[in-house]
Amino acid sequence: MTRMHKEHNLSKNQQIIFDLIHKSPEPLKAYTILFSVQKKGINAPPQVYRALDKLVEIGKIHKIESKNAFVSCKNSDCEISKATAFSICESCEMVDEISDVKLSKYLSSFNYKKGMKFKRFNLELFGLCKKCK
Amino acid sequence: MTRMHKEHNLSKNQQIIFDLIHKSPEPLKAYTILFSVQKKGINAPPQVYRALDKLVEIGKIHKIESKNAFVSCKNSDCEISKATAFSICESCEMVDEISDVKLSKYLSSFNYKKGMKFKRFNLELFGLCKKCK
DNA sequence: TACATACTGTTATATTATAACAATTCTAAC
DNA sequence: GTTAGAATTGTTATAATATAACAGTATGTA
Ligand SMILES: [Zn+2]
Ligand SMILES: [Zn+2]
Ligand SMILES: [Zn+2]
Ligand SMILES: [Zn+2]
Repeated sequence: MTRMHKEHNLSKNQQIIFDLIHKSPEPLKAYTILFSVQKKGINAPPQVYRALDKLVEIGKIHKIESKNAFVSCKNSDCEISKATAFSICESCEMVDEISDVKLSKYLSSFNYKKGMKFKRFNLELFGLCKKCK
Repeated sequence: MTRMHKEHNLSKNQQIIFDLIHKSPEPLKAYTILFSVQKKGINAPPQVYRALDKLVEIGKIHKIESKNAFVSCKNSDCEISKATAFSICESCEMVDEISDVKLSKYLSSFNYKKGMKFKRFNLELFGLCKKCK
């Protein structure tokens, strides 16, 4: 039987770091994570970065490129990790993952003239949130 | 002694660094720039980063966030870089600024439900270019 | 068992970016 | 032309972000 999706069982370090990111109300930076998990035996940057790389790869988290910070995926894990969009408040730094099917479809089907075939995109929208307006 | 270059109202360091980026076929990283301009008397990172910050601010260059690299603006009307989109080849690293009015209008008018009012966006589309396909 | 793959722990280093402060140059108002 | 504020420059030091390299350990599968 072929399974549609492999269920990713997270390793110990991956689970520790995912849990931390998942319960954080704001994007977390790698070294903030490192300092937070030292009590759990994760002592060095490579341990954090390896877990982060893997979690990004399987779509459990996303990297906010403009902030070098990580958020957990708020959509149905991993499937749309190749099509990410975020709203970012320039005042309070709040980040929210946008799940807008029309937007996602529009960008996924975007065809660029010069022969590019797109496999993935990342969109970051900046402005002021409700509170900060 | 040192006079402002009239052409774009850029200062000496800004002009040197803009020229370098502008004639580069590929995005340039800050320290690549630093090494390239040392013969012109720019010796330290802050000199490079200050020029880069200013050039980004006035829209002469853009930062490719996923690469920590800089390209010159290819849109003549991008005076304030509030709406940027790039196609990026995952194989050869080629980066191309997309100027698609429909896309730009679509994203600029994108209204997110949760009360965000967007002032600016950055879109990075990844795939394989014509050569690399 | 034996082998492959993924994950871990560790030290060191590379890369990217900013803080802080003094000096100079540009601009515009007087 | 003098003057004062803003912008730019030069400089040293350091902070923040990320990876290389290598050795060891678990885990799944044949
Ligand atoms: Zn997601
Ligand atoms: Zn806000
Ligand atoms: Zn542009
Ligand atoms: Zn290519």
